[in-house]
Amino acid sequence: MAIIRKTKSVEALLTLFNKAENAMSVVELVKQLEDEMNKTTVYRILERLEESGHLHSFIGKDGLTWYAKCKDCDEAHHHDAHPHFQCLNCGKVECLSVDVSIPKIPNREVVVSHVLIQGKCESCVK
Amino acid sequence: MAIIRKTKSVEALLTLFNKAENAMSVVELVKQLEDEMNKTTVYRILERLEESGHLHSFIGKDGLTWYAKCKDCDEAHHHDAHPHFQCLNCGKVECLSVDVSIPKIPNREVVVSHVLIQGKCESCVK
DNA sequence: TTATATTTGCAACCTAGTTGCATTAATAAT
DNA sequence: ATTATTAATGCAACTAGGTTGCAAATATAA
Repeated sequence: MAIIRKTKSVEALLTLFNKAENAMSVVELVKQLEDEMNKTTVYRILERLEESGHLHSFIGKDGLTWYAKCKDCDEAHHHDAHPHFQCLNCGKVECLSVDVSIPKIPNREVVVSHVLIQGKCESCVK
Repeated sequence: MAIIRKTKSVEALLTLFNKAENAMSVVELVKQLEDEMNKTTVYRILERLEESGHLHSFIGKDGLTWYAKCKDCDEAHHHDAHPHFQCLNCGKVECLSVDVSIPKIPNREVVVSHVLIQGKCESCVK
């Protein structure tokens, strides 16, 4: 099920992601949008936006799901091999436009790889 | 809180991990040990075994917590920079003894990095 | 063997995420 | 425009992984 209809709720989500510099956790999104839409709706729209290539998701170290806007991706090709950086101090999560090279693994077929780096972000390292 | 006392439950967990070739999810462990011990106990022992350096944990793509035996780690040094491989076909999760080099990221301090690779494992790729 | 401190079991709880279904709203057809 | 069709939403109830407080049990030290 891809994104088909442009509803107020969809627009609201997209606006948020256009403004946002960093990735956002679903928990955060649900809280931030609780006056505008139902929690279930948030989950469902995020799902659709991911399938249509507008967003990509990943699981943080805390086990929560995070979403970020796809920068170098379109409907056809999804380059989500970039690592995600989670600040241990302020909690911020960002997409890094660095390439992590995953080594070829003998006798195995690699489909996707997820790299999550934790540490101190630019603001917190000072 | 590190591991202090060698109880039956602790032995049971350690035995499982010594036999196991692959990583095990907590869900799996709880189910497998439900006749021997309480779910809470499983969680608490795993916690202690991780703090004491016997096991390391990571979050799978499904959001579940997985544990595996530390091979090249001791109490003092924890080398968990190795990637984890999750088979999309059979679900098996294994530790790979390959080194993934995380690039230096400008103005950021890297503390830990988690690499999760998904694809087809040796048995399923055939 | 007794004292002390850690472990365990249990039940209740927390919360992220899901599901079914009736209602509403967006697009397509007339 | 109006109606028909189909997707999107809200709501409430639910699932499941993980946590917590506390009393009872068990391992180690004395």
